[in-house]
Amino acid sequence: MAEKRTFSISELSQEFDVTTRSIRFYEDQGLLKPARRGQTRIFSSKDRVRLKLILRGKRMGFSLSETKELFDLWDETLSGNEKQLLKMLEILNNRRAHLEQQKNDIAMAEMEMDTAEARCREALAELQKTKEQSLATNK
Amino acid sequence: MAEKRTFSISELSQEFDVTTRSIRFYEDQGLLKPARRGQTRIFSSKDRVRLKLILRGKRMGFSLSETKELFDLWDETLSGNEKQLLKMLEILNNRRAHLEQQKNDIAMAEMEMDTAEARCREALAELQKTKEQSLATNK
DNA sequence: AAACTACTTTACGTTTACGTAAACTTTATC
DNA sequence: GATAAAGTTTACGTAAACGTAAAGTAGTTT
Repeated sequence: MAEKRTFSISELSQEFDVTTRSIRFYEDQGLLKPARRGQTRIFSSKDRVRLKLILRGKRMGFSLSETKELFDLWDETLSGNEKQLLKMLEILNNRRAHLEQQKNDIAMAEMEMDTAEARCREALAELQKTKEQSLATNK
Repeated sequence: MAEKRTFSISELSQEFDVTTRSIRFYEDQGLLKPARRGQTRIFSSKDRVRLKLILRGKRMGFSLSETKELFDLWDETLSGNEKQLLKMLEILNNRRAHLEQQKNDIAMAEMEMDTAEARCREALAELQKTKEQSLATNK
């Protein structure tokens, strides 16, 4: 059931719009562990998923080492002793708190953008009015 | 109507939990423009708001220069000629797209965390069962 | 076989966002 | 008026996340 497709470095590079340099760097930092055929890297679907997670993490403000921590922890968790599992649940809760904060930030930002946009439109409307007036006057 | 309170650097530092070093750095980069009494910085409510925006921006993955761009643009917009206003509206739209992306990312992350948590709890339940069994057997 | 293409390693360079230390001034307190 | 507390400038240091150049390899096309 686990997809068996593999990917070259440039395929992934294009699909996700990151440089090959970055991908190699992620491997260097232990976030990806592609197989090898000789020298060349062979990426599995799992690697692909992880890359996707890395990039999303970045967009969400997580550092590479934070993401790595999560990966490592998840791998350990799979070999599940109780302590690991509990620690994982704790980390998950921390992340949820982080997400709540972000949602809050987004909501605030949206409100501010609404009022900013409203002010812009008001100002534009004002400009229109004065334009029409000066046209009427200069007739 | 505009609040007239002022703030010292350490007040802001404590309120928002940033170092004074960071605040001075933000000024250096042109994001804050506190008044001076002699040498010492005097921050207005406007500065305070901007600091808040800077920090929120950071949490949302904006760089300082991106935030500065927005500040500068907003200042120009206030002196409103039509071009500036339109450009501002455009930038606001870009930001909205960015926010949509982030909301998407958050939603995905939440789903994945849900399934991750579920798996943890299942694993824990399994461990409990085997514990009880071994207790019953060793009776 | 020559050339092209995709991939590799090694390694130094760069930008952002501060940390940290040193040496100085100003203001408040005893 | 000494001394501590808070503020200042100047300047070098640092970690993260790559960019970029150099030089080599492996397979493929012409």
